[in-house]
Amino acid sequence: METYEDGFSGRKTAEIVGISYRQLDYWARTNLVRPSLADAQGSGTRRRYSYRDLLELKVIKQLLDAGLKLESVRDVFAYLRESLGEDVTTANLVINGRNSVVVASGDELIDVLNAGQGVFNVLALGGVKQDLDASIVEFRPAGPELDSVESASAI
Amino acid sequence: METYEDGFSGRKTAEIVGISYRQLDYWARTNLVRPSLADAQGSGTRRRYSYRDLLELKVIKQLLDAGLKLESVRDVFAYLRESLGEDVTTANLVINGRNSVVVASGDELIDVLNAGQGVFNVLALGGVKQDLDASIVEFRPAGPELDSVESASAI
DNA sequence: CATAATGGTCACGTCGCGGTAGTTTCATCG
DNA sequence: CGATGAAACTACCGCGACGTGACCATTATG
Repeated sequence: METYEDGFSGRKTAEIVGISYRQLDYWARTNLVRPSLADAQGSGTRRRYSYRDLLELKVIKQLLDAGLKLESVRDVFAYLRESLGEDVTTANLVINGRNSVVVASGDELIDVLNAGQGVFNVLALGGVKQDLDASIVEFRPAGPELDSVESASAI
Repeated sequence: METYEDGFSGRKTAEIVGISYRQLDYWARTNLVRPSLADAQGSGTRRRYSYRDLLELKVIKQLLDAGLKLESVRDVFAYLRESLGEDVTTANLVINGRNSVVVASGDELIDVLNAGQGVFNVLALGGVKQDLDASIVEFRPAGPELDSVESASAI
């Protein structure tokens, strides 16, 4: 019985998140998202990505799909990593132009939008988690393990 | 007395908008924003940008500053050009991931944000116009012509 | 031990510019 | 009215970021 306690392989991760394997590899080598369970130690070794890694990767993919530059995403994640993890279901990610990153929730969002100048990028993290969980189920290899996603998503 | 009825030169435009001349040139060549008063006809000829051109350029700059890819900006402007022009002061520009572009106003914005999935890029157009007008005054060459901005901003 | 997976490396292509030299035009001056 | 210099645009080269594909090296695993 295969749960995801030991994480996800590179290929699998790319498939679930919806990016190319080369992208995942490139991001790992350029230090954007490293597999937190097991990093590569040379040719032939295997990377193992945690559920939280997948969550980050999915956020990144959403931001890229929204048209953000990878460079900006790198900046964002310098700040985001601390804030992410709590309230992933309810929080909104608000990116204000240069380097500022705010995580608001609910109506707070509207105040922020009304107050500030420039462009805001708004991402509902709840949707990201839903997408991710759905993809994990969808790309499950064989027999339906009913608790696999739940156990994996225990951050 | 120099009004801006005959538009702005390339250098001046770049200065006012706050971008490099190379960027402006590149954007003109690659068909993102062409000077609508007079396009270049060969080496030595002059481009003349209208006030509306500056407005578009300023919007582009804001989007780039927010971390958007130039490629996405191109997609946006394919749709935006029709909608831009009315209600520049009150409208909000909402960019939803791939190719969808919506111009909402006021509280409509909140509904849109609550409804949809993914990332939204929100830009208040009023702020852009204010910035632009201020920059035009700031970079005025010599004597203060009080009505120059007003006459120019008559779209 | 055999072999399928996986990471490493290199070459290649595109995008978005920056730098610089060349060319044309415009304004001005003699 | 022709020369002259500044201003503006074009052409061309190059660079870094972001991948992609192919192929090789190595390892996990049955």
